[in-house]
Amino acid sequence: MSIIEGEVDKTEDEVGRQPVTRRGARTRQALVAAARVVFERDGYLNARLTDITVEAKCSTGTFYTYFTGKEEIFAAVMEAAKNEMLHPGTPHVSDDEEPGVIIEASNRAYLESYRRNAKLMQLLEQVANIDPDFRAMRQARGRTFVERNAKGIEDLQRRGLADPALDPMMTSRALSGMISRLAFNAFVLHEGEDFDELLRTATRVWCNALRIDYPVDRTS
Amino acid sequence: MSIIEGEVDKTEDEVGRQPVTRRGARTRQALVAAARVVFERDGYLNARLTDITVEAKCSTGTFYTYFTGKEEIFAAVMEAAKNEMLHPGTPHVSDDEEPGVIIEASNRAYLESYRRNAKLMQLLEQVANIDPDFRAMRQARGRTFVERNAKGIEDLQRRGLADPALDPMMTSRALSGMISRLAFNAFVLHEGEDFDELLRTATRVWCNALRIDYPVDRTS
Amino acid sequence: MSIIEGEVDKTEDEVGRQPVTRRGARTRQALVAAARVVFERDGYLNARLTDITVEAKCSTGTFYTYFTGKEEIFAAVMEAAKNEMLHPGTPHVSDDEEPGVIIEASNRAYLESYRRNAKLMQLLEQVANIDPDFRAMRQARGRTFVERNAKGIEDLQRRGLADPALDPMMTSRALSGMISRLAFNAFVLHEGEDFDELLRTATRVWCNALRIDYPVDRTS
Amino acid sequence: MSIIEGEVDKTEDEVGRQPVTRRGARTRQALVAAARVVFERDGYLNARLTDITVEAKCSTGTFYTYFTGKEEIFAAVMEAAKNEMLHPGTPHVSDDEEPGVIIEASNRAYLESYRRNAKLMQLLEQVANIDPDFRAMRQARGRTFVERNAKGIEDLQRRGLADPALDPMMTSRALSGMISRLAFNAFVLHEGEDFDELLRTATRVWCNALRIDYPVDRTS
DNA sequence: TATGAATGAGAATTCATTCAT
DNA sequence: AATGAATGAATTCTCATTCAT
Repeated sequence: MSIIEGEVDKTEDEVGRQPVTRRGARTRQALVAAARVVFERDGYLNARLTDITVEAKCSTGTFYTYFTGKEEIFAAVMEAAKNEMLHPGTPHVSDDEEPGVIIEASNRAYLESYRRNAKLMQLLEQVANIDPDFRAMRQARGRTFVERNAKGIEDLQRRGLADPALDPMMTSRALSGMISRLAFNAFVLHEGEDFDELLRTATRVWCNALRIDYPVDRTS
Repeated sequence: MSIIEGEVDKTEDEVGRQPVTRRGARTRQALVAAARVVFERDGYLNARLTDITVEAKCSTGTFYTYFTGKEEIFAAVMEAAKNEMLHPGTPHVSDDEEPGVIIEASNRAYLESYRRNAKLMQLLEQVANIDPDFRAMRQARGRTFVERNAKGIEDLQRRGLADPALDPMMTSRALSGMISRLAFNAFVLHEGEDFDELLRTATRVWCNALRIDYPVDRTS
Repeated sequence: MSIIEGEVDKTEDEVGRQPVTRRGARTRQALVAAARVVFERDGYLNARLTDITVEAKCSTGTFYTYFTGKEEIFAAVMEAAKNEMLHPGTPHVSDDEEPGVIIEASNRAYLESYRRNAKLMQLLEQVANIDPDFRAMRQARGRTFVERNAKGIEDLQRRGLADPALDPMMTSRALSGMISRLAFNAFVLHEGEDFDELLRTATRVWCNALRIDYPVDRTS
Repeated sequence: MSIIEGEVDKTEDEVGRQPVTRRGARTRQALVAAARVVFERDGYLNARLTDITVEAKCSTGTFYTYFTGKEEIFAAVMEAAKNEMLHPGTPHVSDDEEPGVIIEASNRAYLESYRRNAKLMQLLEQVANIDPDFRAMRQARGRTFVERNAKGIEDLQRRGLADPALDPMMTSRALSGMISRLAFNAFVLHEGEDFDELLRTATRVWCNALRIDYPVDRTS
């Protein structure tokens, strides 16, 4: 049972109006790509719709053929990025493996994914703190993540491998929050960016917290 | 040696222009108080300067007598709130106490302070994700907090009470981040708000992580 | 070789954003025309952008589609007026003509042009004394004019028709300045407005100054 | 009879409210001095009343004890500067001197005075192109100057020393304008700043224009 | 579909002037 | 006389959104 990570959201809500013609599809895609560039460059708030259309090499009017506004195209950007963000090369670790090994693999996958998409994560953070809809979206993602990890913890407890005194959900909130915060600090704020050290500490803290035996000498 | 919390910043940078007369001082204070109300009610972005002056019962012009804009008055609000935010009744726990007890006291103090100032913390989060200056400010605060806890961890390691395999700084980043994230989730997002459960889990995870012996039956 | 006047600047620096469609061109032109009306009526400083858009029968926003502000549209007004200001019917006087005749023709052309565009010249004077960019522009125009006349003077000296003791550049500065000042006084300040008297004196002083023989009885 | 220059205005219109006490006199003077500094530094338009009071080290309110606004204090500045501007060391040249000598002396006096007060002259130019009252003032000064020179020219004509075909007033306008324009170009715009060359050419042009015999070899 | 011009509500900001102390 | 806080009218500028072509 994989702890920490996996796909979070399988619904393929196509955001905004879908194009009919092939030409339309190309235009829409250009807009989404342009929006990502602009958002990452200027931030959500500073990004003007015209910046996006300029970057996409189309007119202002065309924008409204596919999207109703900034929020919607931002949602489309996130939607488009979901796949690359959440299939972090999915750790191919056998479930029979030692817990510590699985946890490390999960952490590595998470951190690598975060690092790859740091700009986008920062953006999501920005927008979630501004817009209730995206706050809900982020929370939903987080919840799925937390619940999955809670299940993993519960499982370990059932198998007698983890501290039974811990509340699985709350502990999952704590540890999942810990790893996402570490990632944010490292890859967005550039505070403590040493990847190996990061992974080692994260994994060790996680294992210690659950009272899982984690071989000292093992490093990434 | 107290882990987790304490004053973070003693510098009293007076933000904005300081009034000379008593009357001026009253007006300035009214503005800061009004700004806090408006910011907490409407959020940083939606808050209009006129909302603030209306709330403070003064004219637009007066605003500019003391502040150069929204950013500056926000800084003033944060400055004014600093004291109540960072003296969380400072846990008066003897240093001779067991580590677990100290950690719990620290965590309780932190969480209580966060809960009391949740709206402001949310605001700071919002603004820090938008404005580089406030991002820097938040980071500075965080760093102080992390360093303090890192010292605590190091101390415990030196005394043979904590897992020596952990890097103190990185571990502190992980655990400090964990607690602040838990607080954010609980008091801002209202996810896992049960205070006692929160405190118990946080403290247990913290202790486990450091491999400190923590009495199972002990609860808040 | 024609003294005093001619085209001054052939560069067609398009000022502000150029429209793409015909409709846009019409709007832009309406704005420039309106601006000229408003500037001439109210002066540069009193002219409000809204006055201009009202006069042009378009919205405020439209103004900013084509210009970044008052300065820019003023530059556009000057640019648009350049042609009518600097082709004062270009005196078609044979170069073989007596110097005095050429000078008179040049002076007449200059004064007529100035009179026709007095309001605009006043405006330029106003703005040049306020804004360094326009100061530079006026100076550049003036320099071209002065240099042209300096060449004319040098030519006359070479041909033995003008006082060789005069420094051509400085003399040109003096005489060119004289005529422009006379024009300003006459047509802007309405001091000494008698056109014929103006032309006669200007021409005679110019000729005397260069020690060119100028027939006493000849009048305009 | 001295051509070109002399005092222009003897009226001692005290501008603004006159102080009663000695302390008041000091304050008023400080304000005028400060205003000159600020005007010369920032220009008339950019100068804010508070800049002036700050420079004068007094409060905003005090300003209104002595002046009704920017215009009035500007008038006071000009008034205070009048003396130093118009007694250019008054050329002590005997009236029996050759005309050319007198003219040169007058020109020198004018140019030196202008150079000394260039910043102020620029200011006056600026303001005169903006404010009708100051336009009138500058015109009045100019007129006095022109009339004085016209008398000088007439005198020379009567004595058979100057070209009788010239209209004295118009010629004076031309030549007086010429010298003031040269001075403006040289000392404000820094175009043709060589003082000696300036003086030589101005004087020679002036003499030639009037057909006064002017010794070629004579230089400043 | 695509274009790009037109719109206008809305917010920030300035600074001369007044006035209570 | 001096102070400096308070005032608020006035204007600029932005940009999401609409719409005629």
